[in-house]
Amino acid sequence: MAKTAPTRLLDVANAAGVSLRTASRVLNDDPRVAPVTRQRVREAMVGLRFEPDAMARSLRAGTDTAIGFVVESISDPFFADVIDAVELEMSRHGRSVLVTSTRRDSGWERDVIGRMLQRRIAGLLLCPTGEDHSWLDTGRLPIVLVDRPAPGLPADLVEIDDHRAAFEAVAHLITHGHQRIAYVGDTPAIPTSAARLRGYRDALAHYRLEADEYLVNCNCATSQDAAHAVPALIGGSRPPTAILSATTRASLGVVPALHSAGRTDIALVAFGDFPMADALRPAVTVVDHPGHEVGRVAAARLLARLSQPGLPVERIQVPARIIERGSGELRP
Amino acid sequence: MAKTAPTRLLDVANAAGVSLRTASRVLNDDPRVAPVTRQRVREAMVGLRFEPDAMARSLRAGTDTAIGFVVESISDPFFADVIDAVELEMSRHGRSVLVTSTRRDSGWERDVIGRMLQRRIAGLLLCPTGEDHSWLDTGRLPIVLVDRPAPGLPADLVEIDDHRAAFEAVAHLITHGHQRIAYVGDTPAIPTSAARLRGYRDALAHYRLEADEYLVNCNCATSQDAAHAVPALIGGSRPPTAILSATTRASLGVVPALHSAGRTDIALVAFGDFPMADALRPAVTVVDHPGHEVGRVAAARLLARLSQPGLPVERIQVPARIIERGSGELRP
DNA sequence: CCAGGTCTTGCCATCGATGGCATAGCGCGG
DNA sequence: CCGCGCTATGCCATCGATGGCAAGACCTGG
Repeated sequence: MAKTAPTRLLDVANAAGVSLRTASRVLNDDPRVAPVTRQRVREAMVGLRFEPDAMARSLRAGTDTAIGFVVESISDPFFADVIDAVELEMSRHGRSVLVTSTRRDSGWERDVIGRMLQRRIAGLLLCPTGEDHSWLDTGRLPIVLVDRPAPGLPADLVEIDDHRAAFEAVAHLITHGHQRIAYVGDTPAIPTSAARLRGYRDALAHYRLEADEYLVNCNCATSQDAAHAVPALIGGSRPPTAILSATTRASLGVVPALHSAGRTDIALVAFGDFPMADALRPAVTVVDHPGHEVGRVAAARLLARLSQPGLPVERIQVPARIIERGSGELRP
Repeated sequence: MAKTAPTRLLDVANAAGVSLRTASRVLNDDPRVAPVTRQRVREAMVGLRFEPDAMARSLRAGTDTAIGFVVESISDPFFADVIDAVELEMSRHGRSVLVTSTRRDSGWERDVIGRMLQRRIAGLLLCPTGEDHSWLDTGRLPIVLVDRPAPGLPADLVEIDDHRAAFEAVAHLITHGHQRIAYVGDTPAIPTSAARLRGYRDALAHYRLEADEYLVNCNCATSQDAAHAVPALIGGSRPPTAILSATTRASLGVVPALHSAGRTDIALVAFGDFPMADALRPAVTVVDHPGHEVGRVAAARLLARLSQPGLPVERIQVPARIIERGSGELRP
């Protein structure tokens, strides 16, 4: 409960009988300090429980050591994973992370990013929400984009290789004998969704299968949409024998819909793992979103850029892998 | 790409033809500035795109405006929810949030908290990992504990009312006709688990039901443990007709175990909601962990303490509610 | 024994913004 | 017409740490 004022470097200097400057040199491991002096100062630091004031250092340095991370939603399981990995990687390098979410509101996004800029953060990890981000292109702040590109903002991008993941998911179904494979996903206006849809089409083309547009539903922004899409698909004249559910939200609609229609014989591969995927019958084969890996790579990239500001802008794709659990291995 | 140095308040003052001090007054809405002067300064600020340097202000003020939030794991769905709510509440009040996780390592916890203290954060939200936290009791830093108490650290605590939630879950099963109700959970060494176990026992006592210790398994730290516990419970001579699964991890073992044993006739109430709870047959009745509400209340409490440092230490319990989906409403 | 160099240490200014006090300018009553 | 009081503004010090430069101590070789 004792409200003692925090110890300053000046107090340490006085206690050790040296000047402020010398104490500062000890703190920064400057070699130009006599070993005995260094020892005395070190002891004073320990004795007084000195902790350097990060604000003062940052002010002097002109930049904070912390980095900012802006996502759409913190409670989204994928981003929670990404944040976890980013925080681990940054903590290992002694950097703190300011986390904030945009709530899909580009005005709000500008506000929170503005607040981070005022703090002179060292760098920014950004999963962009708004449309045009060219206002961020100051050349002053190192930025690494996460999971999606930002229009008007040339910066590193770390993303899942959605095209390849979708391609492989479809190939997986095809090698298990399926020829009529449906696609349920979100609008191609979202680059991520567009890449998945291309992967789906490219796989069909690659295996010379008919691409029936009737089997493609890419208007499912919500779980409800996806749930409604299923009866329409399987009730058709030439129904699919397998489904690729291209977003986690879609899966949350597709899975219950298949169960309540009693059509668990239809093969399913779903984008995005979820806790109970194992508990369902059949257990759901998923394309795992490697959130942890995306976060680790993005953090590493930002750290690299911080130490070498001249790095060329890169687009880094993290592979996703299929977790086979049963539903994706069903035969028609 | 233009690497222009950020505008300082001094630049604004020069552009407006006033002194630095006057510009500062305008920035802080000090009434002692003539309206015309204020107008001129404001225009200069907008014209030069001035953004105040938060570091410098914090240095002067002696404390950062940001707050810290230390959790065990960011990717835990419950904490992800809590963080989301905290960040929203703090953003609304113009404060940033430094998030970090302890990874259940009390040495690491000290490191990351130490880093936050060096930043002179305004306050701390803490879900403690280590044993003794009395070293944090400086009286200098406002602290609100989240979800669990910290030994040796008198501070506000915001938690779920686990006792009541467990009591109500058991009462829910009892009113649906069950008399033999099993408990599957983690060790009572964890205060949260202990409260749930007490709630379970108190409910049985309240309804004058036999408390059969054979039906209580509180050694399930992992999903595997819980999965193994189920066959032992339901294979006994007087098996339960209902199960209370007291942690999310336990549920991830209990649910598949019931399904693969073909005993979905056994009623189940599970602590902690999960995405597919709806998709299972029967859909799983859960006691929702109100992570969002916990976060909102904790953030509000910290904000209150920041504006009124003298507030007495309180223990705030957030109620959890039962989401009925089917499995908890089965009759014996 | 001294000049020249190295090693160690200290003083002062600085980062950007704000608090305390001083002061210039103005209006108004005596 | 003078002085008091109020408003509007400016100068300087300050927060805590670090960079540049200078100066003192000490050592070595000539």
